[in-house]
Order: sequence, then structure tokens, then C-alpha cells
Amino acid sequence: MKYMQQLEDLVSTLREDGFRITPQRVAILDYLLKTEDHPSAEYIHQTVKKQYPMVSLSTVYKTLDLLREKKLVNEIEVDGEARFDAHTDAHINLVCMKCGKIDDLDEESLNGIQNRAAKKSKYLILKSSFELFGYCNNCKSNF
Amino acid sequence: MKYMQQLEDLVSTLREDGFRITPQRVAILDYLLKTEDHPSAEYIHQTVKKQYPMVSLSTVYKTLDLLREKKLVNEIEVDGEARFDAHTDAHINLVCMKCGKIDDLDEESLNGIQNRAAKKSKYLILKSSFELFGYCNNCKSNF
DNA sequence: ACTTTATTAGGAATAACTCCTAATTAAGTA
DNA sequence: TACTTAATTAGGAGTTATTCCTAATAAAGT
Repeated sequence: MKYMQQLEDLVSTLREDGFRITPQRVAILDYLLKTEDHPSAEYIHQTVKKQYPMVSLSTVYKTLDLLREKKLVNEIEVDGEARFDAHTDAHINLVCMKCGKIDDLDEESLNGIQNRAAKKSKYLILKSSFELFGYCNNCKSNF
Repeated sequence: MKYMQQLEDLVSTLREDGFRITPQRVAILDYLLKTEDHPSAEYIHQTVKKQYPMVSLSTVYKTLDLLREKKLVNEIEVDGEARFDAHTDAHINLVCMKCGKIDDLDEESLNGIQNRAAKKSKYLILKSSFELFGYCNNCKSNF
């Protein structure tokens, strides 16, 4: 399996940086690598608890902070809630305002736009976020 | 002044849709049209209170809801807080992670990207949000 | 001026997230 | 393998932006 390799790599990265490898951290990373969802912290907590009942919500938040800082996961804010995802290169997030799902869409031109914007504005860009909100193919039918 | 005309137009739009024109609503719209900032609800409240001391924070929120629904203002979420702006066509928001300011940058290609994404994904797109986070020209020097 | 009904003020409630601290445990060392 | 120590965790309390609730107010049509 591909994600097993990814998991090992990410764990090594953390270990090399002096972070401890705890079952909680591995479980969260493991879930994020496997899923296509863009789960919230709460949802990650509920899911990971099935395997590791003792994991606390505050540990989920702390772990997500760590993974975000190390750029191992991406965070977007939707409807007052953070949603996470292991897809870390620039892409478009399609957010369904009805069912709440988020789809990723690769778009090559984003990097160009980002570079041009950095040059024009003289900002030092550290992170980008491109979101389109609407109704997904399923949900738009029900109107 | 240009914004006076804009204000009259927006007020007419609201009135024609059957909404009442209250001093609170006018004050909030007026401020949003005049400013280059991307103020939070709290900041709008503080500012508008200087002119109309009796305006309440909950009215600010309700008015912003209304203006957002009517697409007269745009909302972006930054750092767990909503920020508002009367610039309603698709553009890039440059967010300084140090001083918190937000600059707008027009970018013609966004509409194309948006249309392509809609076609590919089969989403019905209702709103878009393009943000670049980093340090502005002033703040990046201090590192 | 009168009436109706949308709107407001103010505060209580909510929810996502952060902060705090004692207990635990990863991982280096002997 | 036992020991050490400092990072990490669990759990709950605290914070903060936002929403919700309701009696009082006022916009605007008659």
C-alpha cells in the first residue's frame, strides 16, 4: 500500500526533528493519509477514538497544530470550523454548502497566480487557500 | 464623491426589496463603502458606535448577514474571525499574518479558473474565496 | 396621528478552540 | 532491563466569535 510508505516517511520526519512518536500521533496521521474526506478536529477525534478510545480532543488539536506547522497537513476554514487534509500542494477546494463535503481539484495555474501576486504585492507568501463554495453534483439536483 | 452614489444605490436596492432603511444599516453600509480595511464585526461595531452610540453588536451581525445575502458585501474568514469588505467581484485577498491587514488584488484569470473548475467538478458555484497568507511588505522586513 | 410589523438592544447561550496542570510515557542511558 | 527526564497526554476549565431570544422601538404605509 502506498500510504503505508507515506506514513513511515512522515513518522521518520517527525522523529528526526526530535518529536516523540506516540500512538495518538500515528493514529491521527494514519487516518488523515487514508481518508479522502476533509474532516474537522471533532470528526478526527470521533474516528480515531474507535481504535484508541483514550485519545483526547485536546491531543487531536495539539497534533493537528504540529502537523500543520510541519506542513504535513493543510487546514482550511469552512463555516467557522477548521477542516484538515493531507493534500499539501496548491489546489482548489470545492466546498458543498449543503452536504458539507469538500473535493480537491488540482489546478496548475495556481502557482503562477501566486507568484505573480507575490511580486505585485511585495508580500512574502507562506500559505494559500483557494475555495469555491456551492452545491455539489448530488446536492444541486435537489433544488 | 463616488461612494455617496454607491450608498444611495445600495440603499435603494434594499428599499425596493422591502427592507427598512434604518440609521444603523446606513451607518454600517456607509462605513464599509468608505473604508479600505477589511474590518471584523467587532471593529465595525466600535467604529460605527462613534457616530451612533446606540448601535448594538447584534445589529451589526444581523446587518452583515443581510448585506452578505444580498451580495452587497463579501466575507472572508481569517484566523477564526469573519472580515468584511464591499469589494464583491472575484479577487485575491492578501492576508498579513503579522499585522492582520488585508489587501485586495484584482486577478483577471480567476473567473476562468472558476468556470473551468465548475465544469470539471459539476459543482454549481455560488461564491469564491482566494486567499494568500504571509507577511506584507512592511512586516516582512522585521525578520 | 395611527397601525402594523420589521428591526433593534442587550444579554444569555452556543460551539470551536485554547489553555492549564497533574499524570503518563517515549526514548535515551547505564 | 531498570532508571531517568522531559515531552506529551487527558480532562476539564476558560476564552471568544457568533447566534439566539425577547420585550421595546421605530420605519413606513394609510
